[in-house]
Amino acid sequence: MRMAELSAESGLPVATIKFYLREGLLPQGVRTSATQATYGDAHLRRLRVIRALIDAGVSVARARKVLATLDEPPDEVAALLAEAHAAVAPSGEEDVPLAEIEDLAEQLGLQCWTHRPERLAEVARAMRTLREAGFALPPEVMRTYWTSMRHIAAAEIAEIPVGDPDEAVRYVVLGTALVEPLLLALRRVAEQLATVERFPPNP
Amino acid sequence: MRMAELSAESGLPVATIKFYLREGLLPQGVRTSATQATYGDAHLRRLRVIRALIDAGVSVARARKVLATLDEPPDEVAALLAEAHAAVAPSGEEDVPLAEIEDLAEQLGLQCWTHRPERLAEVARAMRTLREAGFALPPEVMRTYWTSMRHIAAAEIAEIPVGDPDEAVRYVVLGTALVEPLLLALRRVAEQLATVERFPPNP
DNA sequence: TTCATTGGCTAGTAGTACTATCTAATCTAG
DNA sequence: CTAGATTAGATAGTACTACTAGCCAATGAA
Repeated sequence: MRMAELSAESGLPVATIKFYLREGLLPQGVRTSATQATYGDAHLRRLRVIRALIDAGVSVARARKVLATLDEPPDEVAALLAEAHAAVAPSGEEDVPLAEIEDLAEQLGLQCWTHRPERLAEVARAMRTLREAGFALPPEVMRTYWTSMRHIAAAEIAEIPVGDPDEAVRYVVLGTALVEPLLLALRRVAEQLATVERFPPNP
Repeated sequence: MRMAELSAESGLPVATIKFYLREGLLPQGVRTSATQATYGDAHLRRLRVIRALIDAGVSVARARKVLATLDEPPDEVAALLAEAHAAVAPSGEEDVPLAEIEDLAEQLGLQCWTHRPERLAEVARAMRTLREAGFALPPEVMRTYWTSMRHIAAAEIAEIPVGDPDEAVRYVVLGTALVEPLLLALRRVAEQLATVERFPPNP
């Protein structure tokens, strides 16, 4: 496939594809001469992944990290997940006091949180933001959040395909980045449903 | 409170506060003369909410809508929630074919989805993005997403305070916008936990 | 041979969230 | 009552992001 074709197939302007090439999101094609290269199906698939990431709100810089993880995955699943998380998660600038993290770990019933506190720190930051806005999160709701997320995580991790490592990497990395908008959208639908149940509309 | 004080108390530069004033995120202070105005605690609290929204990833334009909902809430809870959702949700440009939405509604077991299809369309878009990236979401996982989100929504809606309308508005509007990062962060912690359970690290 | 295509380069654009400066009016302290 | 500080309001500038557009020389296909 040549550039014009790749552009037509993917629906993206040539200039944009060149941009992704420059930014290292899309690997170079196979050079056939000084001013010519060909691209394969892998490039087309990659472009679709790039668009999916960017449409999902991932920045170009983070998308590059996600794709790097996809290309050179660590062999331990936990490390793979951690890399995917680090690539997608917002990296908070100010750090969270240890005491706050310890409190949180206790609240969630975690013992061995010490080996990777970044994700927990992110939870703490989100809760601080809530507090600073003057929003009191009912403890009951917080408990539901946590148990629901444990359910979700259990289901997700249980479905990691074990046969094909490539498939597993894809599942973990894309599942991390692309499922977030889906979950939030489902929450909104569920909230509207629960609302009309609790507060039936006037006739 | 004068501008300098408001700036000191909130920790925000004067220029930034003036920007929020211009953008209509922060209401004007009480004018005492042609070049002087005073601000109250309400302004300080509002600034905290603005920062929380913006830190949570809400754009200035969307924050303005959220705050407008906070200031002039509709009296029906369902309408309030819908406005809050519309303010924070990504508004997809391309629309989703009706057939796709109908399929989805059936899959989720919804009957009366017709009166407000926007949120459902958002779910459909998220799923399409997933599909286009070549990510096959296991049906079992999708089911878990949905049941978990219904649990979450039930807990959230059940805790809407009924006594004080102001508190209810605050709870719904801020809960919509500010809880999202918390949920995603909790999911990441839960995923790491589930992973070390299913794939114990090598010794 | 002739003309369209392309890689590689550089520069420009639109949008977002501030940030800085200026002016003239006012307020405050001495 | 005056000198210096403060401030509203306006305008312009900045840094960053995600493209977008143009050019040029080398190539490839007719």
